[in-house]
This record gives sequence, C-alpha cells and structure tokens, in this order.
Amino acid sequence: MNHPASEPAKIYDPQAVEPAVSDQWLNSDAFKPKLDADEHYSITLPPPNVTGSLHMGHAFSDTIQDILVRWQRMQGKSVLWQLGLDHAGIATQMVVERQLDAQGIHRRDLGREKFVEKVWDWKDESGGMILGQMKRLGLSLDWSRERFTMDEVSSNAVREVFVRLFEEDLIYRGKRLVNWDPVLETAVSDLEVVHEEEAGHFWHIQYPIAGASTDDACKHVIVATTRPETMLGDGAVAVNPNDERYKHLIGQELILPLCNRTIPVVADDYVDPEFGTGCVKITPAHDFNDYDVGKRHDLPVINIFTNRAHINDDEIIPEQYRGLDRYEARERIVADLEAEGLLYKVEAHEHKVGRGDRSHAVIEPYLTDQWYVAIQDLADPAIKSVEDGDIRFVPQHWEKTYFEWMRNIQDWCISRQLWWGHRIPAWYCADCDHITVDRSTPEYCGGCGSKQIRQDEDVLDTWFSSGLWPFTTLGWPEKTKEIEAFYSNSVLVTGFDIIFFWVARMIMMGQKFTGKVPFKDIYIHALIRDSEGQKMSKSKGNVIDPLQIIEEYGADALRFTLAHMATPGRDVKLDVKRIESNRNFMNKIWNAARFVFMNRGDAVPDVNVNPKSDVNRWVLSELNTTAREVEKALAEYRFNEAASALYNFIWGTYCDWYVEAAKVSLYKDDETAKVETQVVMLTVLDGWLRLLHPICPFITETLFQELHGPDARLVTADWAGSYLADEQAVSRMNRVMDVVSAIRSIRGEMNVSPGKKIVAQIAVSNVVRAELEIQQKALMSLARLESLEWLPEGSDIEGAAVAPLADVTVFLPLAGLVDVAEELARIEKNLIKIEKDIVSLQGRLSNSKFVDSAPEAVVAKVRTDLDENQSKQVELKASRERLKAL
RNA sequence: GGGCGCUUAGCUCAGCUGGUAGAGCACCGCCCUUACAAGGCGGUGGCCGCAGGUUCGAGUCCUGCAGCGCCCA
Repeated sequence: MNHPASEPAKIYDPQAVEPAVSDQWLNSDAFKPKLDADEHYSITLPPPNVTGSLHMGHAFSDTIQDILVRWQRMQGKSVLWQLGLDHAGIATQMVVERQLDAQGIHRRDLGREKFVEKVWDWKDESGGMILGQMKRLGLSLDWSRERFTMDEVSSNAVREVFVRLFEEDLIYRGKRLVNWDPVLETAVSDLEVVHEEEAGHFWHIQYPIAGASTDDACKHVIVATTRPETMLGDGAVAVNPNDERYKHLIGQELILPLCNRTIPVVADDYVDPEFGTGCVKITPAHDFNDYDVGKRHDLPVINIFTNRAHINDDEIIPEQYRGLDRYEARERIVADLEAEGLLYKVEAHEHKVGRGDRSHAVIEPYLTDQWYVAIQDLADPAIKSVEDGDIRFVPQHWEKTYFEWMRNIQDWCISRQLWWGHRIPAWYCADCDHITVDRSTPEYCGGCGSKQIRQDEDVLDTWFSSGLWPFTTLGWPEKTKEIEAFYSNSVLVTGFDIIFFWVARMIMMGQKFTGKVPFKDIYIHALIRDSEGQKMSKSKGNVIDPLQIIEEYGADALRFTLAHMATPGRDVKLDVKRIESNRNFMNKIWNAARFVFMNRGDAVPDVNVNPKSDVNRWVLSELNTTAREVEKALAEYRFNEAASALYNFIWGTYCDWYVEAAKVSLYKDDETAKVETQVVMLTVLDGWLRLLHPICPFITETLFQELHGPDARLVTADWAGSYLADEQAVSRMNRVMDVVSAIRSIRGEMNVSPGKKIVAQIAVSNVVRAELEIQQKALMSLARLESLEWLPEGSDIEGAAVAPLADVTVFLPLAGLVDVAEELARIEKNLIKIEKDIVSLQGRLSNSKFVDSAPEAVVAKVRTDLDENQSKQVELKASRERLKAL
C-alpha cells in the first residue's frame, strides 16, 4: 500500500496487501529468535512430507502454531519456530515411482543411484512448493534454519543413534513374521496396515485322515479357511483340547490335499470350538496366530511366497502352483479341490483384510530378516513422563490413547526394503558372521578383518529420524547453545493420527538421548474434513488447496476461520462459507480503520489515556476485558475462544457501538471532547490490532503501519497491556445501549423506516436520568431520535408504544408512527414471555432449599430479575389498558 | 472383543470450573443513514439423542440405552 497520502480502498483487497507485508517480514530479522531475552519459547514444526504440496490440515496445524509463536514473540520472549521437511520414505518413493511409471519406467530400470537422484530432484520441487505455501500463509518460521531429515546433520545423528542403540543391544536383527507389502516389496509396521471388513469367502475343505479305512465313520476333518492357497504351507490342523468331537484325532496324521504330504492334528487353546468347524489349519509362515501355534508345537515354518506374493519354487510345493500369483493360486487350488471332491462347501464371509495404507495392497504376514529396536527400555520412561505430568496432553484425554499403545508396545521394526531413506549403517562380511555397525563407513570387517564386506541394502523407517527431530534440528549430538536455549520445546502441535507414529517415538528417543522430554505440552488438534464430513483426499477430489483459498479470500480470512474452528473436538468440517464470512470480517476491519484514519485529526494513541466521557471509558474497559480474555484463551490453547472474543469486540463493540457513538463527539464543535475521542479511538484500534495480530497478521500489520507510520512493525511490537477499567462507566453505557436497543426494537417491529426520526419520552428517576442525560446526544443519534423528553419516574403516557427496562421506561408516541393493534399485539407477546419468567423465578424463590443453599449472589440475582420482570409487567399492563381505552 | 469421541436452532458448530441456551450461515421485515450493501437495524427459530440418578438447581456431573464416527486387537 502506498503511504501515506493515498486513500485506502473501500473494499479490502488482501492480494494488494499481503505479499508486500510478507516481503517486509522476510527481509527482516523478525522471525529469528531474539538474542537478549530471558525467556525462551520454542516449537518444532512437524516437518511436512515432501510428497507434494500442503493441504488444509497443514494450514490448520501451522496456523495454530503461528498464533502461539507470534503471541509469545510479542510478549518479548526469544522465540524459535524451527522449520524443516521430512523425506517420508515410502510415501515419497511411491510418488516418484508413480511419476516414472507414467513414463513406463520402473525404478529397477534406473538402478538405485539414479532413482535416488530423481527423488532428490522431486524433493527440491515439492519442498519449494511447500515453503512457498507456508510463506503465503504468513508463517513466522525461522527461515534461516530450514532443515531436512536427510541432510548431513540429521543423517549423522541418525547413525549416531543407531550405533549407540546397537552397542547397548537395544537394536538387534531378527527373523520373524512382519507385515509385508508385496507391491512395494517392503516390510511395513503394524501402524501402516489398515484393517477393514471386506466381502470374502469361507471355504470348507476336507482333510482326509491318514490310514482311515472306507468303513470308518469318520474319514476326514473339515477345515474352514478364508485363504485356501495358504494350505500349501500348512504345518498342522489344530483343535481345541476340550473339544469332544475331535479329542480322538489329536496326534493323528491328516493327508494334506493336493500336496502329497501329511500333517498332524494338534491340540491348542487358541482354537475356538464355536467358530467355523472347530478345526483350524495352521500355516505358521503366513499368519501371526499360526506362527505362535507353530512355535508351541514345533511345527515347520513353510514359506510359500516370493516377495511379490507369488508362489515360490520350494520343492515342498506341488509344481503346478509354482509361480502363480496368490489369487491365481487360490482359484486353481479351489478348482482342484472341487475336482477331487474335497471342497465341502463355500460360504460368503465378511472378514477383516489388512491393506497397506500407502499401496492399498493386501498385506502378507511374511517371514523375513529385519532390524528391530527393543522398545521396552525406551517406553518405560516415556510412559512415566506423561504419568508424572512432565509432558501434558491438551486435551488431556489423549493421554489415554497414548498410554494404551505404550503399555502394549511391541519391538519396533525399523528396516524397510526401500531405496529412499537413511541406509542402515551395518555391514555384512562374506568371510564370517560378524556384522559391523559403525558411525563412519568401515573398510574392514570388525570381526575377521576381511575386506569382503557389503552394506545392508535396507533403509530405516522414516519415523526413526523424525523421532529425533526436536533435538537433531538443534544440532545434536553437538552440545549447542540452541539446545541449551530451546530444548525441551515449549509445545508440540499435531493431530491425533500420529500420536503412535511420531509423538510417542519422539518422547522415547528424546528421553533416551537427551535425558529430557522433547516438549512440555502436546496440543492435539482436530482433523480437517470437507463440508460433508468426508476426509479430504485427492482421489475423492474434495481437497481444498489453501493457496486457492488464500487467493480468493486472503490468508487472514483463512487463518481466522481456522482459529475459530480450533475447538477441542475430533474433526472439523471446513465450509467455504465460513471463510467467506470471515473475509467479510476483514473488510469490516479495514473499513473501521479507514473511518478512524479519516477522522484521526492530529491525535496519536496513548495507552495511559484517562478520558472523561463514559463512551471512551467504557470502550477502554471493554478492550481491557477482551485483552485478558484473549490471553487466557491462548494460554489454554482455546483458539476458538480467542477468535470469538476478538470478533465480538471488534465487530460487536468497536464497530457497532463505539464508532457510532464516537461520531457524536467527532462531528461536534467541542474540541476537547473531539480530541479525547480521537485519542481513545486510535488507542483502542492500536490495542485490538495487537490482539488480533497473531491470528490475522497481514491486515493488522498493514493497519498498524498506517496508524504509526511506515517504520513501525507490529510483528515485533509489544503485546497489548492493561487499559483503563471502569466498571461504572461500563454499566452506565450498558444502560444507554439497552435504551437504544429498546427503541430500535420497537422501530424494527413496527416497521418504522430507519431514516425516519422519531420522538421519544423516557420516564426515569433523577439519579438515572443524570447518568443518561450525559449521553443524550449519543442516545439520540444511535436511536435516530428527533427529540427526547425526560419524564419523572412512574409517568404514564397515553397512546404510546412502551418499552419497560430495568429502571427506565421508554415511550414512543404512536401518533402517525405505529398502529394501535400492532402495539397491542407486541405488548401481548412480551407479556407472555415475562409472565412465564415470573412464574419460574417465583417458583425458585418460594423453594426454601434454594434460598438457603444457593450462593447469595445467585439468589440476589433471581430477586433482582423478579423485581425487574414484575415492574416491566406492571408497565406493560398499564400500557395495554391505556391503549385499549383509546 | 477392548478403548475413545460425538448427538444443542433448517445447516455447521460454541457453551471452561453445574445457576432460566449462543454464534456464523440460511430465512423474514425495514433501509444504498457521508467507514463498510462483503453493509446497517430489527425479527422468526431449540422437550440441548432417550431413560434414570445426584443436586435447591443438570446442555453441563454419574449410570444405562440408542444412533453415528474413530482407534486398538
């Protein structure tokens, strides 16, 4: 915006304002931590994945963080908001694989090195988009400290941690069943498997009993399975030891159909006799439960699959099935069983199927060698830190979710068969069994000294590095001054969907390697959904791009909307209409400020101003109240309440009442009163600009510079302090506003044109009259009165509409104004409500238990309410009689 | 199966430590009143899911039930 001569536009145009303000900030040190402050405040931004661009959920989370950070910065603290990006192993690799796929290229065609280069190119592209979006949102991150989970410092820290854990025997290599994604050809964690009910079948298959003669009553058992193809790897059939039907079979051999081998019948409590036939085929290599059963009975573990879930070439497998895809194999096996008359029946069956959350492929339990973290030693202190309150969840109930998972935690499989990520720092020797684990790349085997070593092909789970993020970004393992100043972080702001994935791991790793909790508070916010409540996703096409919204409505309107929606619930539905209405709020702000600037004269804000007029004293008091409300709300992470308080004050108090009332003195000849109002008007504007700045930084910064001159900067200005508080002025002004509202209400209900000036008479005691009379001009202006006449308390007016208030009665003469019948109807309506209230209030007061045990203030309030309602009732009834007599 | 959350105006949702229900949007009426029609003023609209309980008093606390959603197994 040009300064200062040009007239600000009548309609607020964020596009004309926001980018310039952003440049100012970015070209200054505004977002860097102050060096000389005593108090520190720090947040580590959850690093966005370099998988594309940011969505509305990021905008939400980031806005919340920015509000906190800007607020703390204005309070004079040294604030660090740490910026960074996450390499997001599987997710990013998939994005790039898909891009290549579109060109008909597989990553294996390129080879590992070339492929990883492509991913780095993509990382730059995606990272650039993301940083651009963040800047456009106005995020006050320290841009000079951008980090990446695979940069040198972070990579070294990852190695350091791996080596230390290995040396403490907290990292080990083991062969066990994992969740295997046969499309991505990697292990995935339990958390990355999504279980959903899907329609399937229950195949009932006859397993003949070995040695049974044709005369035997029982020649076979029937096994029910949802996965008939896995029978190629069956090691036994299990029955419950107490199941009378099968007791006699325990220990006998069955002939495994199609496979030309026998398997035993074993007894195991795992079998539920009620479910299916009570006979369960046991396939230790391809089912987690069966694996455990197999261990108990010493069954062979027969792997029947390749990495891509095709039937493998193991000699135990009949040749005709080798090489088939798992579903082809299923069809063939079912057909073959049927041909042999061994398929007893097929039922439709709903069952849970686990799919990879990235690839959506059906996950296979699969026996592989993987690296694990022995988690219990890390988990115990992490549980304790939350139990002891060293870390606090907000809202608190999320700690239950955290405890639930942490107390049942399993060892963490940290290896992934991917190319994008931190390569595992372990080397295998061709000449001995030794595994060399080292911080730097070794040349010899640490066991036998052989040069024939090769590094593990696999990479680490992404969360391994992001678990270290709060301290690796501050330079760990070096003992840096940043760690000294900003660790532990003040708060972590994130969604509940990654409490297990990320939050828990940061707590465990943080305590293990720094001896301190990574953050003191964890603010868990909701997830953003579309206006229908659907999760936003690209495939559904309901994604709202924050940049698109910003272009249409401005970043401030978006931010205010997000803050206003930040209630403690589980999800929020984002409706563009809300953003539109807050765009209107920004326009309101803009125009209110325009009015102030047009009428400021030579005045400047003065926080110590002690004005004479009630209007001015009242608005300062209300500002003071609002300031404290906003502080309290932000301190408790109640962003919606902060936003509401500001909305109500700025629009409802400042614009609707104060500015309108101020016009009286601004347009009047009394120079002293005019200047006083100008000063207060500017002071209060200055105050709420400060209060609103954390939520709406652009418009407030712009107006602040308009107010204080081009060198002023709100971003680094002080937070709003205390203002004059005058309860008496507040209550007197409330009475003025009540009177005005009462008059307006009659006008509105009687359809009196707003432009038409009318006459009013007010019956009131001398004391109250003295207070009201001071505000006569404002009152007349706000209520659009032609004249105002004061009557003694208890006066009666013939032929007038009446509005009884607590200690004031307003009369509007009907002549030429309103219809008698309409006024009677209006009085009737009011009387009905008042009578209802009176009955209820009297009922409460006649209850001695209420009077005796309720707090005095509550009882007093009920008495006052009753008195007021009764006197209103008297007034209305009298009015009604007079009108009827006309 | 275990755990968590939600159910308040036509719609989307606030309602903290219990004291006679609020906002935005929508709707109806009157207005282009010299900051703002992206606006002003007024108004309609709620057995606060159901049933019990605690309490002088329950949208708010407790128990049960129903419906919806999420997490874990």
